[in-house]
Amino acid sequence: MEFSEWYAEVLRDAEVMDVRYPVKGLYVWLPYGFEIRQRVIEKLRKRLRETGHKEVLFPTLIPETQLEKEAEHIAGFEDEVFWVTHGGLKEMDEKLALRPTSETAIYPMFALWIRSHADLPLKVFQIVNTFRYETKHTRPLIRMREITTFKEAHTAHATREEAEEQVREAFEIYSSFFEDLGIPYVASVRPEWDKFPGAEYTVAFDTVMPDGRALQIGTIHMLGQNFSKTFDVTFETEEGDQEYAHMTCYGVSDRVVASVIAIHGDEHGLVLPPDVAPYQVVIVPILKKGMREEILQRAREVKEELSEVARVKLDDRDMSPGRKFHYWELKGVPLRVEIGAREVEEDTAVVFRRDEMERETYSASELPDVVPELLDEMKKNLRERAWERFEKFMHRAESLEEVREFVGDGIVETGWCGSEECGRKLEEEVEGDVLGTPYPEEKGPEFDRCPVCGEPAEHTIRVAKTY
RNA sequence: GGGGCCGUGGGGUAGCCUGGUCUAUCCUUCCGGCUUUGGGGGCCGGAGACCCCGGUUCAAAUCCGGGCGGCCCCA
Repeated sequence: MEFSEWYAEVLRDAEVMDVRYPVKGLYVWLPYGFEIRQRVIEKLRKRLRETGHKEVLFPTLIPETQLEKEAEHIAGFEDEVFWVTHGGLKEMDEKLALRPTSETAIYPMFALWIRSHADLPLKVFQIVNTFRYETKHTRPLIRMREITTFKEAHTAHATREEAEEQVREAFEIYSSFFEDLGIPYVASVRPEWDKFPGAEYTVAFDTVMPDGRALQIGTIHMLGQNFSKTFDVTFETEEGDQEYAHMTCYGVSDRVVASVIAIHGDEHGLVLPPDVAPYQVVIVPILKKGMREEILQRAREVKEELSEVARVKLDDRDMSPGRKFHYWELKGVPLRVEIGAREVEEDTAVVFRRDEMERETYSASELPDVVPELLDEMKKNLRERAWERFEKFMHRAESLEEVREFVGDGIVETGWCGSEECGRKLEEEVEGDVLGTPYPEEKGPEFDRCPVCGEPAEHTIRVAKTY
């Protein structure tokens, strides 16, 4: 089945999102999807807090003059800004933008907050919705006009070195976050022509969707002193001089959830990593005339016991077992415990693993030990499986022909002389996008030549069809 | 940016070309009841739709225009 068709069906049938909201590019989070989202958010929130980031919440609206202060920045976004122009029936004196991103909302406040070197470093984050007037193919969680879960961090530092160090910390935070969710990725320094508007450079994380197209799932921007100069973010040094702060910002969006769904899912539906699954275990009683109460009672006991070690749901709806099996498989619940007459009599339970679609019988008493082990194993298995598939999506190419051959099937690495001209020509020739050069560092010259101009390669460059 | 296709109950559809018994088909879903329960069970009963605005016409799901929404292809 086509990936996009599969994706749409899974979002609907597993009740992640309702796409029927009558505005292009806006969608509704359903309770089940919302819980997954919450758990993903918490994973990142925890990491950010542990590394000294304080959570804040800025307004959604940004005054026009403020948004347009940084010329390069606004040039990168002006085509896609939603404007609020009226208060009731009256046109407003100054238009207000629905934030496409929050730099211009936050940094003027940084300017007020930061007085001296003692106020630095300043590290904040917020989890908010942002708006972009996308003109083409919107897709739930992948390209939306309202990004609902933008987890953005902003930092200010006294020195360039500290800001560089912050970029590395952000890289570590996101790497471990994606690792934790079993999402494979590569990190690349985006080419000059595709960096964040107003940044000195951008590091981006990309994964690959099952259809072979790359998806950007996180970005880190070294802002240098660009924004601090625009918004007058200055501090007094120990020596008593006024200096501009060195800043960074980084963010991940709803696309993380899209990746979890797309990368782990299979032909039966969602396959959720245990950490983010609303239910980790579902108990399906298999009732039999004459033993109904006994079996149900047993199921309740097992639920009690397992609730100590996992999030458990007992499905006692009046439905055939087969139907329930399909229902919970579609929803990606990691483990299913089946309890019927045989299990009651033998004091056992059948445990079904969603990732491998396999059953095994355990004695009832060992369940509380087995379940956490299986959940853990499943988490590892999902990660390994995903990385294996990802490796198959990584290609190496020496010539333009070879790049072209692989470009729809994941990420292609080739040589690059380093010129923008060749980079752009490469994109044109192979009908792909340049993702950039490897980050944190290149392993050395991996390719002899730039396939465009034939000059010696200075870098490894990555190309892919992208979302 | 350019081009094409499409919009009928919650989901998927027939009907549209050739306007009229359309009181709108079938599957699924949902609700109630009985019976079932080891991989999407059966029977009975019930609920639920022509995207919006305008036009043509005696008459519009059907024809025309616009809007909104969705999908696909190319740059």
